[in-house]
Amino acid sequence: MLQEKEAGTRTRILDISRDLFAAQGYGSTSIAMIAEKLGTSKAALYYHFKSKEEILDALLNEPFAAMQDFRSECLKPGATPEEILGGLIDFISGPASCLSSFENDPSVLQEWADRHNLKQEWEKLVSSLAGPRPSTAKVIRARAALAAAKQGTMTALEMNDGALSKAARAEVLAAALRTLG
Amino acid sequence: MLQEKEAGTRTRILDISRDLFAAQGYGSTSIAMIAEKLGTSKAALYYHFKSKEEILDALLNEPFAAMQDFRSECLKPGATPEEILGGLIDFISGPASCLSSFENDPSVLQEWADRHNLKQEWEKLVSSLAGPRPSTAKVIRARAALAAAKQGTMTALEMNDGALSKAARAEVLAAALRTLG
DNA sequence: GTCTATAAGACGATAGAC
DNA sequence: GTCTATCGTCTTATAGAC
Repeated sequence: MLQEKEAGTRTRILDISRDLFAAQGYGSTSIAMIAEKLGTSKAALYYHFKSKEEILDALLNEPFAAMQDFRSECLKPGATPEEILGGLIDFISGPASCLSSFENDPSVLQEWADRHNLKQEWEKLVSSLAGPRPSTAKVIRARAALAAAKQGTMTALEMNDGALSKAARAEVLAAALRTLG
Repeated sequence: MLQEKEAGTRTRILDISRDLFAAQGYGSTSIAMIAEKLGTSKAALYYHFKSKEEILDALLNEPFAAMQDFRSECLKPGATPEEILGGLIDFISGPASCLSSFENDPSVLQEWADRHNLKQEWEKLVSSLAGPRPSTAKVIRARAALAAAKQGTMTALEMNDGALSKAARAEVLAAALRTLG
């Protein structure tokens, strides 16, 4: 019973933090703001998380692990562009929506992404799309296709209350494949 | 003579700030860091700019004005996707490279972009690409094409020491046009 | 688990001497 | 134009009562 309530509070803190971090950025969101939305004091928050950074870790560790799994799939020999770009679309619309919105935040990059080589993981996707010893043109196409898939997916999610319809998924995938050429 | 030196110092502050803001974000860059790279005290910096925000303004006002001009061109009736996407590529590789790297920084969005309706300016580009009363699919394609053009341009710039070759420009434009369908 | 109170330090910005 | 010294505020985080 106590454990359940503890888990509930912890989850609420994570939900509130995810929203605030996404809206104003990690660095610009203070513990005081989170505590206020939570309806408690700052000290109460520190009972559940021992630092602000630990909240960020809890928010990003799971999506990041999912990204590593997904990336492993992409590196399998014989993976097609359809599989890679389609996998990315499902990944962004699924476990990693918050990772996508955080990875451009410089304060997150500084405190978290550098430690976890997020940029490097992303580069592996580029390589698997551009092929071995890629020309400049191929790298441009690969990066543009990944950006199209990501932005297309986020647009589709926004326009449909956070859900990705089958038709929208097909539309995004087709657009990204055209980008790749 | 004094004016020249003043202008030189001012320009140096802007150059240093642009680099630091791009590397670590606006909110995570302190006046102390800028002053250290400048080789002077914080107080000396405040002789040239009366606030940290004024530095950001000086950095972004010119690119932002260029964006408004560019957007006006796009809204001319009869503007083709080639013109719009090609214009965006030239805009990003030209006056607005730092605007592109700043516009995802939440601390910049909070202190600057909201005041200047940066998101709204961007939306106008989406509209001019997606056409009047656009379907969901058209909006997805338009946003994906803009993202492809932007990411493709930044990739091309990175791979060529900040310059955009004619071949790379053509490659990016062709990719973005394919995205649009 | 939650509270009040506070430590300890970074930050933006200013005062006043030179 | 640049300096040292400092102000006031905000921040993360902790101590100790309940």
